[in-house]
Amino acid sequence: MKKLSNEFYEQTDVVSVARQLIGKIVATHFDGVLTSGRIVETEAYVAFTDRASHAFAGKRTARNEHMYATGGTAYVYICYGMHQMLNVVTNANDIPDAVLIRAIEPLEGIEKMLERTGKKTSDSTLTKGPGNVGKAMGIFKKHSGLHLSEATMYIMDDEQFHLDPQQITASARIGIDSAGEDASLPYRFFLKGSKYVSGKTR
DNA sequence: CCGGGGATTATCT
DNA sequence: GATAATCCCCGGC
Repeated sequence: MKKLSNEFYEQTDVVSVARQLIGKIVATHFDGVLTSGRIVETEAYVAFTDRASHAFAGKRTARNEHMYATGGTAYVYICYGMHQMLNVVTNANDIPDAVLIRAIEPLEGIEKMLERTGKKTSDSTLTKGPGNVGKAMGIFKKHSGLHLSEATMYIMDDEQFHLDPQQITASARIGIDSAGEDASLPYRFFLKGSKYVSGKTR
């Protein structure tokens, strides 16, 4: 397995990157413990024009500063005062495109994920939904700004994992009702049949 | 199985 | 002071 290249992250179509990230492996290596999982659900947030994005109309604050960093940077923010949400920044410097990682299928370090989440058994809720992904992987706002080619947090291409494009479904994004018309854009992607996908699975 | 509401606090107005 | 790219539990079918 190989880490994704800067060229991958710097692609100019964030919606396409969101689709391509399905099936990739995200990993963290914090405090000497490796945890990883396969990405099964993503959402694209498009720079400048997307009312659902924190960077709509070029809004730039201390919170979303890392959205403006170069492709491959992690943008982590806190939602509802308690959930750590992991995003992959794409495109060039100063273009705030980002992909939210909404769900993964846990692979390595499941014991550590159970410890972090306080769950007793590994069921589909362990890494279903963006808040749970951050919690299980040990990701916090302090990790925002790290580049996903670092030793501690990265995304890899699993060449052994072949998926048919037909296995990926597109739908409207979740939890962004206040985004008006943009709420219905088909910018959410998920792996058909995965029990780890949050929300509607069709 | 499904819908409603509370939790909890960083962030922005 | 209001809001939020969510989650969990509970009660009612």
